[in-house]
Amino acid sequence: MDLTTALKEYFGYTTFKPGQEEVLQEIMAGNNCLGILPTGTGKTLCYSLPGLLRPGLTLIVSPLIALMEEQSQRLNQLQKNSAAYLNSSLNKEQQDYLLQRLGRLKFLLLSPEMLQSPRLMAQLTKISLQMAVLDEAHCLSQWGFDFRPEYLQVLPQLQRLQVPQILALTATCTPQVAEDIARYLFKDVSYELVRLPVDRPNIGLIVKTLPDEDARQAFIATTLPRLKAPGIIYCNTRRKTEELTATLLQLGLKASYYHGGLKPQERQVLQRQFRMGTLDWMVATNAFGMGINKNNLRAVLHYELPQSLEHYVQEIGRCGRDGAQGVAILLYVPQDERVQQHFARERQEWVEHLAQERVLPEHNVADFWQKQISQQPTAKDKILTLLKERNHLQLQQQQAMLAYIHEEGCLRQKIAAYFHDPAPQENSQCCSFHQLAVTAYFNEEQVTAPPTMPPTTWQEHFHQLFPRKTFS
DNA sequence: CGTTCGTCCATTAATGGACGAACGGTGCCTTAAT
Repeated sequence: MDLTTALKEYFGYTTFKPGQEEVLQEIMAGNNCLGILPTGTGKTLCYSLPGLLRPGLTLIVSPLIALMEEQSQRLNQLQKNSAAYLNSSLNKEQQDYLLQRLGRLKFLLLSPEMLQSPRLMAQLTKISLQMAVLDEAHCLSQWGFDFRPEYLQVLPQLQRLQVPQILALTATCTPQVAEDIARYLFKDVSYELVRLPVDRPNIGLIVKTLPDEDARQAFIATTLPRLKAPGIIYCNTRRKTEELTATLLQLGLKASYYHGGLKPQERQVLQRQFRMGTLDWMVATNAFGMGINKNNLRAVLHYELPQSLEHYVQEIGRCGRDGAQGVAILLYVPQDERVQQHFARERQEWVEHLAQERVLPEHNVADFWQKQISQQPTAKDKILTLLKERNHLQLQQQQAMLAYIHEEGCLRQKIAAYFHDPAPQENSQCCSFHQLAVTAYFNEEQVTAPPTMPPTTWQEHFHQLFPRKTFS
């Protein structure tokens, strides 16, 4: 079966979206590949088609266990009983059962951490593997060094398994990050790069610098009730998401907050409420967004300065996946950068501790590097240099984000330049530098009366919205 | 770096302010001992 026939057979489409065919051709030719395709391009297709057409198991390394179940369901819709996931949500019996029948699967989803499991590795060496896929590959660069170091062990494990082919997929990444991914995933082997520009013409870009927090609150109070929903509002701290949600509820909006402090069950409820349209606004830290399956987002707001342009573009990319108009609004108040500076300082501190061989209690990542050094003492200087370089890189990325806010010029052009993309075409809904105003994204019907608020506190309102006692 | 929270001490008793400490994001995985 050739690719076009298979496309019709499994997906019912007759043509590929831009980028898909290029990636597929590289994969079918047996090459390693790094595919950078904007959100909504259908990255799943890039590995599911070859996975089905060729013999052997495809390993899919995925960052979040919350996404695995849905992803495996989608694969199983293409071919019954072809896919499964292995993670800590399965009990020991389920895991054992799965490990025994790996040979009958076409797709196995797992986390980078799970790939370290000796039990799993022992089973995988017994069966035929055709390919490994690193989904959301930017996570390797973003998290690998100071948050989830097992990302850096993905390649060594795949080499031990003698996986013949590796495909990495992500939506946005700068040439620098692409090099980073390649350095840790395609070390000593060749790979092909398939790369589409990150520009999304249907997303208007607006930056608003405000003098202080009061002005920011005022902007939210006057703008948000009229802005087309649904949308996400990103904040830099958990506390802020909760406070801002209270404000939105007082404005009579259907909103909730989402951050890493919530229980998995609560997160699941909120994800569903947002997807179904019960909630219009999700006020979240950067914990929210990866893998959300919602095409009709009309707005992505950044209440505060994001930590990098990479993060920013990734987050606004969730807007307007259906192709209709959407808007990205970034609010900036001087000194917003201090939270990022705090995290940067914290990172520097643990690296310095590591250099002096002092123990940092209960610090996962420092433990990881300490173990690396004790196993291979000659590598100590190299590792320390590497980590210091990372910190430096992160500071540079923060600077680039500040430059985006402060420097004059077309925002769309600035993003394109940062990602080394060709200059985007002229666009009537371009950016705030080109006089694009927030009012262009207001609902048509005038909001006449101020929203009526039932005589309750916001907490009571919240519980009405979520009858289950998930937020006590 | 800035905000918040708790403690302490002052006054003419139940507040208030001064001061220092703590906190601030992202997620896999926990195979032990009662």
